[in-house]
Amino acid sequence: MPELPEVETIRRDLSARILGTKITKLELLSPQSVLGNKKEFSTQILGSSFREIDRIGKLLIFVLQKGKYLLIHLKMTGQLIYQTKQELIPGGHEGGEVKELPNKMTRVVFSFSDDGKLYFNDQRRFGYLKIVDAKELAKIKEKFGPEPLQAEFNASFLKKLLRGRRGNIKALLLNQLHIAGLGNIYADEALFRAGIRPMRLAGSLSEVETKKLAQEIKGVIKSAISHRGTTFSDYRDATGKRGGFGVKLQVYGRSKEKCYRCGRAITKVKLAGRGTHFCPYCQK
DNA sequence: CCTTGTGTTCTCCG
DNA sequence: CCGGAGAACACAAG
Repeated sequence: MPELPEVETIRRDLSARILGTKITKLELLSPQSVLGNKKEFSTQILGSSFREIDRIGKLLIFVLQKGKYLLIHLKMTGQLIYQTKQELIPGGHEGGEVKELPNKMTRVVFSFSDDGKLYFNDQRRFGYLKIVDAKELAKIKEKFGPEPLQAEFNASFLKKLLRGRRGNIKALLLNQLHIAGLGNIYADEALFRAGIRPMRLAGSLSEVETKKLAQEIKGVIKSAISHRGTTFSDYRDATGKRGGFGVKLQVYGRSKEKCYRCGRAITKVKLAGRGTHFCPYCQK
């Protein structure tokens, strides 16, 4: 599940590799992964290059020429893997962790003028690629709240956000309108770190809890980025490697296992329609 | 049936 | 009865 740290890792990896390099070939192996007119999509991409790669929440924004933007959302199983000309040679990469591409999950392939290739893989085809203009992009950006690592995301912002809310805190943390980039893994991890049960009503958090939660959201996201994200199942970085934050997870995916803090069993329930993990002893 | 991210729709409440 | 909030549902595919 690529959330903010995973998408940011890919953004940084790709930014160091493909900016300014001409796209010479585009293969739509699964046309349904491209939203809108496929022919127009190809026309906009071919012969162009990416000037910059931005991100808002979990959405990647590749800046093309002429006020056009390529949006890529990985949803649950999407991957963006780049291979240089050298790595494309069978056996030409060291370590062996880079798999042979394309594979049966490959939906779109970008070829560059330096013979590098970018593969969009997506087992479940929930992810998408879409070209928008500046106006459409501005409208999309309106649908995102501040990101955890932006300065405006602090205790006083969270306090205002939680005031008077009757819904549970977990659902609020997942709502991209309010906070951009948190998904199921980091919402559960941040709540564990803050010692707050996911089903607590958002408006019931004390000032101290709110401050702690704001800090822990920032902390877990920052740490996850520094470990290049979490690979729970499908996530890979732009070089095909797994993220290193999995070993740091305290509750996500640890149902019935012992809490590292108190030794009691981690509980899993369904909340806000999502699998939700917490320690009934450490989280109040 | 499950998994999650997101967009839409429905209902509730003040 | 309006509007916002929040819950519920739909959908993607294996």
